[in-house]
Amino acid sequence: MGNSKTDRRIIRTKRFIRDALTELMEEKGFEGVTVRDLTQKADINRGTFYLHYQDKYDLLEKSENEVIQEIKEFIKKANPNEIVSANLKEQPLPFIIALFEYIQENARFMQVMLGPKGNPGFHLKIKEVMKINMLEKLELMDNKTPPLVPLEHLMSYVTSAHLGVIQHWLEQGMKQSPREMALTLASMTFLGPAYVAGIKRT
Amino acid sequence: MGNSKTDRRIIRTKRFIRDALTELMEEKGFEGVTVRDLTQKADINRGTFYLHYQDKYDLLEKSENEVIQEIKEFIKKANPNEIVSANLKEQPLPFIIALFEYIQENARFMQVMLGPKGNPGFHLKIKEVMKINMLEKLELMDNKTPPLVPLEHLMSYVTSAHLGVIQHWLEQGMKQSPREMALTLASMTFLGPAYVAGIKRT
DNA sequence: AAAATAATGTACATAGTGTTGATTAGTGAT
DNA sequence: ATCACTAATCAACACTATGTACATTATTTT
Repeated sequence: MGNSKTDRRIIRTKRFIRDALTELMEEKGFEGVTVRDLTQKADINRGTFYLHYQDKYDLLEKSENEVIQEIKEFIKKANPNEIVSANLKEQPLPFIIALFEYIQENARFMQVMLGPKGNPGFHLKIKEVMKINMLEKLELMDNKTPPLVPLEHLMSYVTSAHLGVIQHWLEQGMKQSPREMALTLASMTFLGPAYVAGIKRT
Repeated sequence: MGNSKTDRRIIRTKRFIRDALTELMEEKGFEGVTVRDLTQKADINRGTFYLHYQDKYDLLEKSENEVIQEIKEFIKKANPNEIVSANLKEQPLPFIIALFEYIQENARFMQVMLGPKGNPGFHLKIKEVMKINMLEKLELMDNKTPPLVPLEHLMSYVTSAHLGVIQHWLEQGMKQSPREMALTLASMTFLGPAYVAGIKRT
């Protein structure tokens, strides 16, 4: 029996479709993409598409979730307790460097999904992953005092800030190295945006 | 001659269409909304829609730009030099309070446009407005040292952070007052997320 | 080589799009 | 209050995309 996960034809077809999705979204955005477009670009029969996905929304979601899953897993991997109690001063977190490296590898997909033609829901999914990760880390830290603002707002602030910088980095063609970016992020988060901007505390 | 800006029928029709857009986007997201839906909900003839908008994308863009324009104007108004040299310590900026108030008044539209069913391009537009405003302010400040990271990244960081918090606030039903929110934002930006989180600087 | 199944090709009913032309109804200016 | 103007309606059009179905062909697995 042709196992549905090993049959080469299936893997091939799915890869064609997903590649087509990325390309077409760059051109017209998700809304503008039709199943016809996808199958033409992927050079497969239109009916074949429906053998694997319910519709284009289904395709989008499955593609997104795959990335989310990968991010989750490699966050877990790169997150032993060492990092937590490590020096958070002005050293970039290795975990963040790894994140940038992963994004760099999947730049084309990430850029279009996070960009103006992408899906806002994808932002939320990623921020959710970041948030959970941060809360866990915060929990494990020992040298801390009570937060000065509601944690929920703080989480929104930091996750959005980080994702926003990532997005901007992608849009500008990833001119900085993952290490530089991680350092920049760490500076802003630990020293604070105003301080980093050069605004003197009075 | 019925001036196209004063004819009641036009104003009425446009209002119906835009209200329908907000409602329908809450239900199905922009992608799911058809011109048919809009005109049915607005209770007008389908042909009438095309008298005012080229297509649904045109409608979206015009609706967005109207909000952007309003934000721009009232930012300008609330931005005399007083604010700049005012104490930026732990006082909420009056300008930010006003922004939250405006958003509160247009909550339904803002929430759906910024939410997971909204348009990512709208985020960019708003962040662009914020960025220009911030750069102007920064320019006018006197007590400052050179920035420690590229200004572009700093701007992405802060604008994304602020917008992210606004989004979260909307999604949670605006439980805090505009003043509280402005204070929270000011704390995080001027003291820094890590400090505010209670992480002691070593 | 045989069995299983992925992919194709074709056709169908359904629904949305954007446009047109004739008609009705509401509006602003006088 | 009237009248010229034009917004809005209605019906019809060709066109494109959707999702489904079924018989057929091609490829893969065992």
